[in-house]
Amino acid sequence: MGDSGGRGRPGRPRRVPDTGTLSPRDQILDAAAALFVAHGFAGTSTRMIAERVGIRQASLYYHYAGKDDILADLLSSSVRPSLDRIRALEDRSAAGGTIDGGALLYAAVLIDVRTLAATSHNVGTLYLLPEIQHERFDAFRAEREDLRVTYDRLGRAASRAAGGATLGETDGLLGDLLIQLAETVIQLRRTREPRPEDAHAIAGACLRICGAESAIVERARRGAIALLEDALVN
Amino acid sequence: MGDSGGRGRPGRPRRVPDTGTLSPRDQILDAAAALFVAHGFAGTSTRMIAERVGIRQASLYYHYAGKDDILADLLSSSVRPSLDRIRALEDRSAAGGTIDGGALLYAAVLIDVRTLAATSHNVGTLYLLPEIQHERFDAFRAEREDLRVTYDRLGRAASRAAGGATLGETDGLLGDLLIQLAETVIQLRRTREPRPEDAHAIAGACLRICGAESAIVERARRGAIALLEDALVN
DNA sequence: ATTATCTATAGATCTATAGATAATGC
DNA sequence: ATTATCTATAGATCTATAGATAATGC
Repeated sequence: MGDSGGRGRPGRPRRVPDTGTLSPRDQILDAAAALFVAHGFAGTSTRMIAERVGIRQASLYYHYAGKDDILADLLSSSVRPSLDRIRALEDRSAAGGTIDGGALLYAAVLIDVRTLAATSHNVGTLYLLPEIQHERFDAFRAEREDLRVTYDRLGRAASRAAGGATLGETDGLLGDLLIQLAETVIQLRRTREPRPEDAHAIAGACLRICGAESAIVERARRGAIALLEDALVN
Repeated sequence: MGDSGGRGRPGRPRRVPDTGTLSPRDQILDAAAALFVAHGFAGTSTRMIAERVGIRQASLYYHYAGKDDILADLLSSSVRPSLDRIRALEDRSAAGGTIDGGALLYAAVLIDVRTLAATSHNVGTLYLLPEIQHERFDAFRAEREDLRVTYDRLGRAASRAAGGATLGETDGLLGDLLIQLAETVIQLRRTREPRPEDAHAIAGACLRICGAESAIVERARRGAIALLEDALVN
């Protein structure tokens, strides 16, 4: 997916020639991401997006039927990658015999935090836009709910591994707390560049709210690193 | 502040008579809060606000110079109350001899979570609007930064009380994590009504990421309840 | 006279569509 | 001929101001 319309295809040339290497669609996505993050969805006009891309406002409609299709496209490529990688990790470790539940959660958080830390324009902030509450985007919200449920499951397993229920376990609250902690990195990016140790600090915090003490957190950390290296190889 | 223009004052009557008890300004704030939360700032028009209040769009400008003054007003009455109560608690317990650092943090989180849980229309979501990043609202962001610094200080104290540094303590990250955890209640309110035990679960999670183990969390819980009851009396 | 509303509207957007045009590819 | 852009614009907003008006208070 992505760069399918190559450079140099037919079509009337732009007034300001296209230098970059991205497909027009990807140029639009990138411009829109930066603007939606800075000004919100409703606060970003199609003209602003077009100007940033270097085309005329009306030309957007050749690529997208409307502004919300652009947002939908951005959202659909945001949660999915983390979720897939975490699920793959879960499956693999289930297949390869029992694994430390703490290590699995720790690894999942590392994946999620690093993904969020690496997105261009801090695209994770889009999760916070009020517009995504509306029906038009419930496909996205369903994916996010998937992630929450996954976190809840991993958190319970880690909690068991750490030895005992620690939260009142009022329904899915643990999932909410874990996803919320992982997303601290989104807020962090608003004030400074995240560092590698931030991901570990956050993952450690996640283990702790599952009731793990220092020694268990440290074991989970080592286990997670091994898991992730293993994932790279296979 | 608030209801200063009473009912029954002069002025041309509204087309649809004003039944409620709130001042016009408070009616506007309430309507705007609900709409900003649902549709965002840019996604809410002055006409929508006026319609909800039951006045004409232009009549808003008798009370507010512009749309962003309404948002500024809403924001200024949102962080301040929590922050003041937490600071007061801190001062009082500093004056009244040494107190369990964990209990203080636990109490602060309870205050913050309960305040957020009680706001009408889940006004805490306004913190998430992209517009507040802009200069116009840096008074608000400064208050929020105050809260973060306060959490960081309380968190470090709790961490010391719990016996030892647990996070890498990469600068102010602990403050970010704690404020983020407290604000889980904002997300929670999007799906269900918060329950009293949610505040305790969140406060407990905050203690845990400061390195507290179950016994210390439990002690902090009891201490916090005593502190808050004490605050009611004095 | 004072106040809080109203009506009316100017001027600036903004989204989306229609239709023209400047390239390449065959 | 096909494609990706362009120009032009309709129609629907939206914010904010000007000035009128319907109450109460003195």
